Amino acid sequence: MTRADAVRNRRLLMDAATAEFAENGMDVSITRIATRAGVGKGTVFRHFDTKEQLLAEIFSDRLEELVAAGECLSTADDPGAALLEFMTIGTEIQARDRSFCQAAAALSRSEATVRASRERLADVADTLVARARGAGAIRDDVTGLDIVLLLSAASQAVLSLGGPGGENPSLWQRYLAMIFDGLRPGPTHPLPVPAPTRAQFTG
Amino acid sequence: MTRADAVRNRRLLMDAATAEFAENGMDVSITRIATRAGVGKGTVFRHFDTKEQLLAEIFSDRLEELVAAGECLSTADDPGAALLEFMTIGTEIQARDRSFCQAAAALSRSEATVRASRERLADVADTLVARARGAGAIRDDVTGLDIVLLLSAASQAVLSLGGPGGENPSLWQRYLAMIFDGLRPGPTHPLPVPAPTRAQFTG
DNA sequence: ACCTGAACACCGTTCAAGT
DNA sequence: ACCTGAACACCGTTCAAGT
Repeated sequence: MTRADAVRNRRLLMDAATAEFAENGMDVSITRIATRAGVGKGTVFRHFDTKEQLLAEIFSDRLEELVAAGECLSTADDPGAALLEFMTIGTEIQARDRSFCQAAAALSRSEATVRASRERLADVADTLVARARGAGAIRDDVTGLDIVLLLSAASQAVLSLGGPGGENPSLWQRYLAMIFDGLRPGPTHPLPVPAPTRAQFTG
Repeated sequence: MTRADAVRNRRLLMDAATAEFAENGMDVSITRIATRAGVGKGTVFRHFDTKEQLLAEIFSDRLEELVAAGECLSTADDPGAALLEFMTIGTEIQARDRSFCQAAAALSRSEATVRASRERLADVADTLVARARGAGAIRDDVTGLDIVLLLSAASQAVLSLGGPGGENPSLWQRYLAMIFDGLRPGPTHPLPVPAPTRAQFTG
């Protein structure tokens, strides 16, 4: 049987790692995480095969947060506003978490739990896009996967300023607004390259 | 006097580091770079105070590439097309270089040489934006700094797919096109947050 | 069953010894 | 004046020894 202190330590480690990764990015040391959790650093590797897997677990949690929000928005009154809200939540999560973008680029296909969350994220994005398109709120050459990939864009733009968005923590809203204006219907230019396929995304 | 082998080694190191950073990101080991250059790893630290400074030197070179391209485009016939071309070149540089985005986020203010290049980049972006606005090619609430920050956006979107854009190496063009459509004049929404100041960018 | 810290192979960086 | 590799303090990861 799994012991009581084991489940407690696992939770302490998840909490400590979540906070440290968010504050300092994915390069924080395991020792630092273990110390913050109040356990020996050997304990980290009893609960997680590798540092990458620990990061994946947390990254997956964040993705599920976004999936849950997206599912709520799937039945909202205004499909266009719902899609914007979905992108807002997704971008805000990244703006608050230094490790999110790094994890998105570094983990991509590796861990199974991440793959599953990404699949669900793509599903809910497809739903939101379909509804928004039906309402005429967005151009019709944009796909759900496009939306998922664009989630990183606005928060990344801000990183060039320095820190975790140290000063100007809400600047991402400006670039999200610009990007969303590019998704609107109207006199758009044809896109030069076809949308990525689901297979490319899932890996 | 600086010896002949010293200037030769410095060039070999810059070339090796440029290639390795582009291919494998900024986490490649100094040993690997030194080996590729054909020198002992102690030599790296004779030419560059730190790994970060070596990265900064290369990053700065890339920025100057873009500045030079921007200066050419400052006198182009079609100011709107010139701005798009500037963003295309900037995004392509990043799509080809795994370390560029990482360096942009990690170095930001630290190194003096980077600061100078960023300043010149902001200058040329201001010029291009002013001309494009004069020609009515873009909305009038977009600044030169906005353009600089948005350069990272399109290439970052693609990173969620995995690798250095392993498969689908031209997908960034799709997202750059969308983003550029968001910069066009017309029925845009007001931006929720003011543009960043030059001081914030320069650090 | 689980925790722990010493031990290992790496990393970036320093520096005494060479030419 | 510069090059070099051994030496140092770290890192992620493993594992024998404890409870």
